[in-house]
Amino acid sequence: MVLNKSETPSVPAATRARILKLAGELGYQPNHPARMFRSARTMALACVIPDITNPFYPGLVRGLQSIATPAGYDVLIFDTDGRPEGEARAVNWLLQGRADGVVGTFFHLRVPELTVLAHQGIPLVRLESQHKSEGPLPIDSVYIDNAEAAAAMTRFLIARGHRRIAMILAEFGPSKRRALGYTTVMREAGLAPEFVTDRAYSEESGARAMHSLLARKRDRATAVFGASDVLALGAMEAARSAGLTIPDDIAIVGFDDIPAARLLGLTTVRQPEFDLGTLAANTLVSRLQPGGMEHPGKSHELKFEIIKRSSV
Amino acid sequence: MVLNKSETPSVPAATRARILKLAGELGYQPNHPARMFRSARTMALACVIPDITNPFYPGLVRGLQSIATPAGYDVLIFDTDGRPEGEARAVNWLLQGRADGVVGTFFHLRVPELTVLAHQGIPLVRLESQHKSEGPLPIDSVYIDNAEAAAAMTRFLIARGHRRIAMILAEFGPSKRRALGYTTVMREAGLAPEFVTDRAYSEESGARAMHSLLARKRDRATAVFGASDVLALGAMEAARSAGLTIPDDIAIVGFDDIPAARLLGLTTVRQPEFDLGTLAANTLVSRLQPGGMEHPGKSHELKFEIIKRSSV
DNA sequence: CTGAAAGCGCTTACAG
DNA sequence: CTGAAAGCGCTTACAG
Repeated sequence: MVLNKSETPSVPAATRARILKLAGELGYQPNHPARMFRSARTMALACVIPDITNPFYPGLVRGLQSIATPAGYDVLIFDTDGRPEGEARAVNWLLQGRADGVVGTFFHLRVPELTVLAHQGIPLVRLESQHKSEGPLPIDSVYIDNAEAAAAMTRFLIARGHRRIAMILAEFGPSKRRALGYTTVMREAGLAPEFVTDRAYSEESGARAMHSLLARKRDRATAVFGASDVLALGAMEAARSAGLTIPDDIAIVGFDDIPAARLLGLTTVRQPEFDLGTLAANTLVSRLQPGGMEHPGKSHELKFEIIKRSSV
Repeated sequence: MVLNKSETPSVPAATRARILKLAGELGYQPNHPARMFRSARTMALACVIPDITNPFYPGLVRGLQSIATPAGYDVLIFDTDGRPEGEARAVNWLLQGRADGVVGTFFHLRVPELTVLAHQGIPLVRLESQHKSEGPLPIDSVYIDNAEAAAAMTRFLIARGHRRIAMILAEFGPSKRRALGYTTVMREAGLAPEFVTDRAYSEESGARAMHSLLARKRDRATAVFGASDVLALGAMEAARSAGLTIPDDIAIVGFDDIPAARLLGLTTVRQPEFDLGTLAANTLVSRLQPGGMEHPGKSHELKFEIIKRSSV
């Protein structure tokens, strides 16, 4: 009791001091696994993401840590590679009691597959691309309005005089909502949306998509919207190696505002990844307080920002 | 026994099948914390690094995971911010039994402070910048020869005709060995080394150091060697915003080969961070096998590579 | 070949 | 105010 609590009303100060002194002399360290076991708390939060080498995620992890560490929680990283098997493995792993709560990006699993976590008493905060319906289960979400952000970016390109604007997408994840915002604005402006979809959120996918856009000699796009910065940077490289100058021959924009975007002058949508991390961690920490699992799931929105740089 | 082992000589196949069938029907999941507690194994490896948002580290983490996950180990991330207090907190945390083994970058703590881990039976693999003496304790290291790599890069700049070459350093960590290689080659060539040291491995530090280099109007350096890519990229930005063209007005090189280096055409030293991660994880996994703590500490060298791009 | 028992190091409810 | 006891869910050595 003395070792675990900063105040112990039933233990007199003298006894308390004697215990602390002895513990110090003996170099006593409480055994963490035993505490975890006995208290049925791992004191770990899991961060389930597609790939830590995608520069969007390290900032999110720092945001998580900044709240988790002072609250006594460790942070575990689980990479899914954005694949259904990886996501299923993550859920299984969580069901073994590896973490007390999860922050996760799930491209494939839907609420039905994720409710098992709630049933096991493991709160989940999803990183989402839109507002999610708020159910009775302890499944929360944090998001920026991806459709509205993509719409704002598309409006910006149109305002700059672009008419032939193409979009590069990946198969899964937030591409869908981002494409929706783009399509809506293009239609409203009487313009024809044009998509190239490749497999992943990787530079190779972005470069490959750009190549196929550049192959169309007639009515070639004057601006290209990458559904993520990594896609946009791949597209930039492909455009440059095809001898094009950015933004004179072709404008390129992205989504995320990863650190490299600033260095390369990429116009993009800023997602506040650190703040998404702190918000997600705070949500989990309060869920893990007594009674915290009872209130219904909430969907928290954060604001995006259009960052204008030299690529347009 | 049946659930934990793929072969159970003393249990007949029929009994084995009956057990597995029932476990499946009941949806039995072994309680991970209880196993950890009873077996005194956390089945977690800690990765103690300055900062996960430094793009060098996510690749290392993936290397770790690629070995740790199939071997049944989780990976915990602990950020020290490269500060002495952060490193001390990491050691304390490890002494509570949070992980079975550690891969770590320690800028400040030396062997005396780290032996406590070995005494508690926690093997450590250090990410180092040079060969380390091999003692009896289970403390291993992995490294590329930082001094030789910096020497090779300096020779390359001299071969390209540069004579006034300055180096940008950070206060702690691998800057020292990198500076040593640079200094040795400069002296051998009869050239005067010139250093600017700033606080951290950050773009701000790199930009600040570049500003102070550019302030010297007489005999200004024609080439700048950043002790890390992040420093070099900060220097590139500062040079560009001062109106200089790279490489015509000033050449810039770095160290690490982070993903952004390729995108920005930065000539740099490639460190095989994924391979450093797999090597470190394999070393830990074999240390954690029965008897693995007995053999003496080893220092493993991996090869660097000079990557020539447009910044020179 | 299979069942019953002990014990890992804590936390917490209880007895005195 | 403080000591002794129970029990968390496993693993492992032992009995039968």
